[in-house]
Amino acid sequence: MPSTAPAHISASPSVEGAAGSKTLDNGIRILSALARHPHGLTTTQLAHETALHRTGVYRLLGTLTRRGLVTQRADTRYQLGLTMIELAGAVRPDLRATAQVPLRDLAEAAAATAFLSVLDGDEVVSALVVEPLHADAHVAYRIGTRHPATVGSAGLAILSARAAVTGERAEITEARRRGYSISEGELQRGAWGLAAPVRPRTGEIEASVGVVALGALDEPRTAQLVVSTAAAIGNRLP
Amino acid sequence: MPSTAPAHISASPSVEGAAGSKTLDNGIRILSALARHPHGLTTTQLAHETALHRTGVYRLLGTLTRRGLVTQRADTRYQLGLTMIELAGAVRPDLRATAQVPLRDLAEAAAATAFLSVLDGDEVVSALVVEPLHADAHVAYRIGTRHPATVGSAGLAILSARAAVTGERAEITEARRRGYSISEGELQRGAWGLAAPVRPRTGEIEASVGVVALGALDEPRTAQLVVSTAAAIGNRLP
DNA sequence: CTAAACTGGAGCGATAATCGCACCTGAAGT
DNA sequence: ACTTCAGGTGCGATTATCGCTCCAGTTTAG
Repeated sequence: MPSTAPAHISASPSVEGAAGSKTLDNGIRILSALARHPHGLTTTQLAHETALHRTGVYRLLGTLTRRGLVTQRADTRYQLGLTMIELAGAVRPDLRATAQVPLRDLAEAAAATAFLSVLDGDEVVSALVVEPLHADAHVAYRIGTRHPATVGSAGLAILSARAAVTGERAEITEARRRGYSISEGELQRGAWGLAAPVRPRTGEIEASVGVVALGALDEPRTAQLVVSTAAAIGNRLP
Repeated sequence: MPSTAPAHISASPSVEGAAGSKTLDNGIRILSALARHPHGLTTTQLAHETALHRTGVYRLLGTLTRRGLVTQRADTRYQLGLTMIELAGAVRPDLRATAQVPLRDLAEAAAATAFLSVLDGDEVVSALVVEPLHADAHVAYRIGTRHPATVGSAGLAILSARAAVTGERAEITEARRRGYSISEGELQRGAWGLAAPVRPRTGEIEASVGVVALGALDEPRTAQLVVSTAAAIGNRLP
């Protein structure tokens, strides 16, 4: 393992680590910037946001637009295009298809917003969110939300099941015993969450299902619903 | 308007039109290839699929992986990553958030799969799909599905409302009178669909809502449900 | 049990693509 | 009328990319 210094480090004092392909990385930075501003951005605004030059942004936007990843509105703003949804539809279709129906049943039974979250590095991303019918007050938990795995019931449920955490919070060992995790106000003020790990028959644990509500729910009852939903999903996975 | 010939046309006999940035385009081609193969692909397979060289694919994958758009499984296969869902979550969040609840109500009332589709060029993409609870047989209509606007009720509803079609099918003018479109077996054998255009208070019509079922539903009743759902969504849009 | 095939990965030079600048046009806003 | 800000193009210098080669582990095949 000759830990040779990378030969391709350019003279640019990049803030982040060096990425393999600069042009592709610039394109992705544009996409990220647009994701942070759903209302849309102009080329000049994007240039500021990404620290690229306006003309470079313009040309990259051309490619992105031709591929449908970006669309130009009637005015002079660009925003993410529908092809993004198309591509995202191919992310773990098996897991999402399997969880769809059980998740909606869970949302109804618990009368709360139900979610499926997946571990991605040291963060979790909500891959599926289902709100119950006739929800009085709904928790704003958008699909695609990303946050640290150590914050919120969704991430804690996965971490505790993996038991691969070095500095274990009391909550984590406790959760491993119970089979579910609870969080209160960690992600959102006043939000109460309860989640359980999804255990596929083969392979590692990487997902969890749970519910969020604006106040604490009946813990034993909710836990039973969430845990059985997680088991139902896990048993249908490879 | 000096229609000068583009100076940057490379000597490559590209099948499709020239794209602005070659490297970025190659990266997007990798994403598209991965979307077509949700099970994942190896670098060599990707090289074949995208007509790029293996080492180039390898380096682009490095960038994509670092950004989370691609993840590498335990084995040697790559697949689309969760950041894709994160980005897709920022695509027209207003429209999707507005339609979420009415759409689920529609699915329940009609006892059929309900969808929200958006026009993208001359194609439509399903942006939201909701299946009813206790569905006996569900229509496999995945989110992110893309198909020609002239095929299926979703696209026809938008086209007829726009009335910008040159070669108008009888179905289209008919639909404009009725306020909704019907299709039978156009997208899927045995699938019956009914959709109505979503008219925002300002701006162009670009979306439609509807239902799909495996057999024909009660047309008057379903049409009333779909049309009123479309109106409810449109009225809540800017 | 060996050989072939394939994967991740690094080095390197030629080439081609990108970058940054200057410049132009048109639409708004003042 | 003047300024501002948008999209858009041309061009040359630079540099990032490409394609090749080579290497070391792992599977897979024979």
